[in-house]
Amino acid sequence: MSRKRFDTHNCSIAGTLELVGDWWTLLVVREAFFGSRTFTQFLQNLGISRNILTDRLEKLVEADILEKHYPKAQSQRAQYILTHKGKALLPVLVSMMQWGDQWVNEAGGAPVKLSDLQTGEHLRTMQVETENLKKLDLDQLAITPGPGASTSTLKRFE
Amino acid sequence: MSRKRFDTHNCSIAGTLELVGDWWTLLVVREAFFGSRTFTQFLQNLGISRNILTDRLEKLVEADILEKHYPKAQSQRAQYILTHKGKALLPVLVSMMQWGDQWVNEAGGAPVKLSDLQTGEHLRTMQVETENLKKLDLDQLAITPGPGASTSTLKRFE
DNA sequence: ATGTTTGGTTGCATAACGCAACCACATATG
DNA sequence: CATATGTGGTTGCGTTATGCAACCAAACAT
Repeated sequence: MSRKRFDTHNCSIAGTLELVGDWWTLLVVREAFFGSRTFTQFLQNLGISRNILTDRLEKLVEADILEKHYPKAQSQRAQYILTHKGKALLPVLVSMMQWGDQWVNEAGGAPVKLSDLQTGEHLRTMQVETENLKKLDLDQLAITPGPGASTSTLKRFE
Repeated sequence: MSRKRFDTHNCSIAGTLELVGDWWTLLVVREAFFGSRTFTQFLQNLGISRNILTDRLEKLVEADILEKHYPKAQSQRAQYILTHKGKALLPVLVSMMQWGDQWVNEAGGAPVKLSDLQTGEHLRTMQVETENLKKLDLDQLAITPGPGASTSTLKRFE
């Protein structure tokens, strides 16, 4: 049996995972954020198998998260560059990094630190909040159907 | 060959993915956020296979993201409840949901809407920013080794 | 007492992954 | 020019993960 698809779930989390939820995929995106561009750079920085990397790069290009560029016209040496859609994954990766810093790597401290390139200020911890900056925990959240809700989603959350 | 482990990467994103990066795992956590507690609730709301759900619930309990409770002492009918560590995944799921709303479900609109239970205010879009609320894009970010950096991480980012 | 729900386990078929070997093309070196 | 090295893959093979259906014991409902 083939792997089950997530894009039928009427849920944006499932839709996101359908694109980047594969094993290795988000780490390839992380590498792109860290500056990798060529096949060999991804290969060495990740320790991934070549065929898997080929597959993931292809799928990320197809998903419009990476773009395949050929810097020299006559050469087939490609570079993989983040698209606008790909760069928009930054909050996902940073919130994962902050969760990992706090709950996985608590002992040794954060392996990587992010800060403002200009001022050196460190990052604010990402949190769920209203536009008035009121922080919301899970039990303060109302979960209701949105404009794109299916009938089953409606039935569940109304 | 067995699946390659991510927890050797000296990266908190990889460490996070080692715990929740499996196929289905983050959707199980989403269901816990949406209120599912029993095996059958997860089963019906996700459309997941029973053996896979058994495996994921076990691993999430082992990772201290879910806790297995037995409401009635003499019964073995369990409930799976989010721990503090599990609830801390909220920013990860919300940033994924917002990315999916914007880039995957753009046409139909968001399937699910989150808001402040008390005031009804809707959520702020999650973004990477300094403590002064200055929004940072990828090219404004300095990526440097943290206190837990390995020698290879040091070499890469110094 | 009987049937139904719950929370699983087991077996089997298919898909995904990891590793090594191979290959064509491009570039560097002598 | 000849040879070596680097790049960006593809292919084959063995192992692991996933999906589905069937089965099952304990708990609960009638």
